[in-house]
Amino acid sequence: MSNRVTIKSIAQDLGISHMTVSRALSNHPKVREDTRKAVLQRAQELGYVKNAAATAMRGDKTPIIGLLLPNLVNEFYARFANSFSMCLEAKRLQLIIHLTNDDINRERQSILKLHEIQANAVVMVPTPGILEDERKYLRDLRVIQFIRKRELQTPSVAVVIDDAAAIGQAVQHLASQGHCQIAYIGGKTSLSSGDSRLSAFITGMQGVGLSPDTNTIITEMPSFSMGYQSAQVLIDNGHVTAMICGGFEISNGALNALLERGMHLPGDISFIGYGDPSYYQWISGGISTIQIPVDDLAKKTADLLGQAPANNQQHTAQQQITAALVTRQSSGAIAL
Amino acid sequence: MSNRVTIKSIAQDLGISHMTVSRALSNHPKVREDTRKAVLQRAQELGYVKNAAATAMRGDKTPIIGLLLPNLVNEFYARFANSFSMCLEAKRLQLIIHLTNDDINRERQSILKLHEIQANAVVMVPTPGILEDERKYLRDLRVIQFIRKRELQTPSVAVVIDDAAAIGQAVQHLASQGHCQIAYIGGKTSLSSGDSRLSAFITGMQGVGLSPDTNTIITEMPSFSMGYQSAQVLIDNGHVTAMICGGFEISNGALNALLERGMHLPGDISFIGYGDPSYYQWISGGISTIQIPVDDLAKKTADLLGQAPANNQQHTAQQQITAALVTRQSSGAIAL
DNA sequence: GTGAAAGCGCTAACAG
DNA sequence: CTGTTAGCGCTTTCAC
Repeated sequence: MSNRVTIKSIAQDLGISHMTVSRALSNHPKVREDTRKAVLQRAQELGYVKNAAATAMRGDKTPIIGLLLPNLVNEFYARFANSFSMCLEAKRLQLIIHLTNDDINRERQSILKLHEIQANAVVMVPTPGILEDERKYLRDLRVIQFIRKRELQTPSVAVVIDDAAAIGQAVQHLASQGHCQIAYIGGKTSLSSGDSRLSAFITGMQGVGLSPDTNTIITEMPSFSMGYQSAQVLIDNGHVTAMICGGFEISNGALNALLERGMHLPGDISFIGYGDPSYYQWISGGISTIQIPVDDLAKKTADLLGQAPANNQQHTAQQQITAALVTRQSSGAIAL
Repeated sequence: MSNRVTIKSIAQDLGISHMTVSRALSNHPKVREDTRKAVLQRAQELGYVKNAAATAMRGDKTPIIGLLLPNLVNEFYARFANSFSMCLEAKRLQLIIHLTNDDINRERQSILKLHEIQANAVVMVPTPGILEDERKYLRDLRVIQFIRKRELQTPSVAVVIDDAAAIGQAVQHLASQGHCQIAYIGGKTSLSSGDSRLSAFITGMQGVGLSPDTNTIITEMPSFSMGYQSAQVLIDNGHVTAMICGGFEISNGALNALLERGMHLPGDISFIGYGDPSYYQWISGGISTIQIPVDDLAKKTADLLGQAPANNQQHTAQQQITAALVTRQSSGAIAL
């Protein structure tokens, strides 16, 4: 269309070969200084920008990193994207975000798209489910999983949260205040994260001499509305005095249900959430929660991008980020 | 590197010309049915994905839309990105997000990057400031501004918020409860948004017979910390009974300052924020605020992408989104 | 219906 | 130090 400035047009303009221009622009040593200067100046004047497509076509890596998230509405994901984007910028990489809504078909579509533009790598929260033809789509695409981890046929790295200790502490903390009816809402156990968090909860309960009650443990596809509904069910069934959430969306959903009913925390029920959105400190005098250091997570993830995927690494190598329990008002003792 | 599947490799595999493969894959009419079927199946089997770089190099538009936001930490921007991403997906476009942190140099860098990859268009919250060589960087790039509007030398469309009425109502609402010391914190007036919101505030004050007090009006580069500090200054100076914020970040910052001091809203001071993060309803019995329909904003913005940039349009055409005042507890009457 | 050639912008490899 | 050639994957144009 409009006459883009290319190395050829600059070359013609200067009456030299386009190769010389190319070399000058890419700091090749074998260019006479004045030639280089002339080229650089003319390029500057004309507003030359290198065509990434041409570079990509030669097989070079694209400066694009794909990020697949369930959504950006949850503050945890938004903060991750924010931090991650900053890390990438330092590495001169560009971030493409696709929202999966935890739907595997959308995940598939997104990966296909990223493939088309030859994304350098994809960082993803894997959606629940299995893709038959996944291997085909993931080929030639570096994959970093985070939060959750799915078995892939492609070698991949995972950055996961080590929250077992924090969840155990949450149970202990509640038990020490006299709670013995502690409910748990978490992701379905077919998710790696759902599985490990539930285990941590159960282990924690047993550790303080409480027997986990299957009636007050709910694990389903994690989402805001799942948390919302589960919390209502638990309350309606009565006799639950405390509640621990094992998921970002779940936590917000459950909290919403409680607040919407005008419940007082911890007056009516003790609550420990998951993730630490900025506003948890301002609600109900402070919401206790399991806090994930999102900036660390982003940084560690970004650092993995720098490394070449070692062939001798585990089929699925893991990085851990440690979560911590933050206690505020919402997890106090219940009124009798 | 690894053997990507291309039309040529498929062609060779099938013993036909790559042109036939190309035609078959792009639904060209002049291909024998069985040929097409064979090609389609083989492509399917091998996991062929079209190379976007090759397409782009031929001058076709890239399916990439750039989005330049100050950050993703503010829930408003995160929600916009979320909605916008969903709209784009429906149009089979991909979203690249760059965070500017309201720094014009980062904006410049981002646009350059988007240029390199031949982004189809860029949607941006323009940062404060002016770029001398902006024209050069924006050439060949469709621009949609939103929230704020900068005069560009390139024709561009803007989607802005019509919040004058809502701000006027906010003043009225406070005045009707007996407030006469109403402070205002907003963006600097060199920003189009800062300018228009301040005007609306002043007009509103005059409308209810109050004279705006320059000591209780603060306009600066908008940010969380600016809102945070400004609120503290206003409180320390005393005699302010109500506060209106004119910006997303400012609102959160100011609110944080108030809550951190343990102030009661509206007991100690009446407060009306800007934007409506999900949690405003849960804090202090509900934070009154000026609400912007973010989904509408995203949708309207995405719709603009479909339209070819009409040449006969205004140099900077405008779309308006109307804001509304939402009153909750925080804007009640002050205790005397 | 199908194929061969050319060219988008760039750089590696080989001439000078 | 500089220039020429070739080819990345694709589609448009022109043959057959």
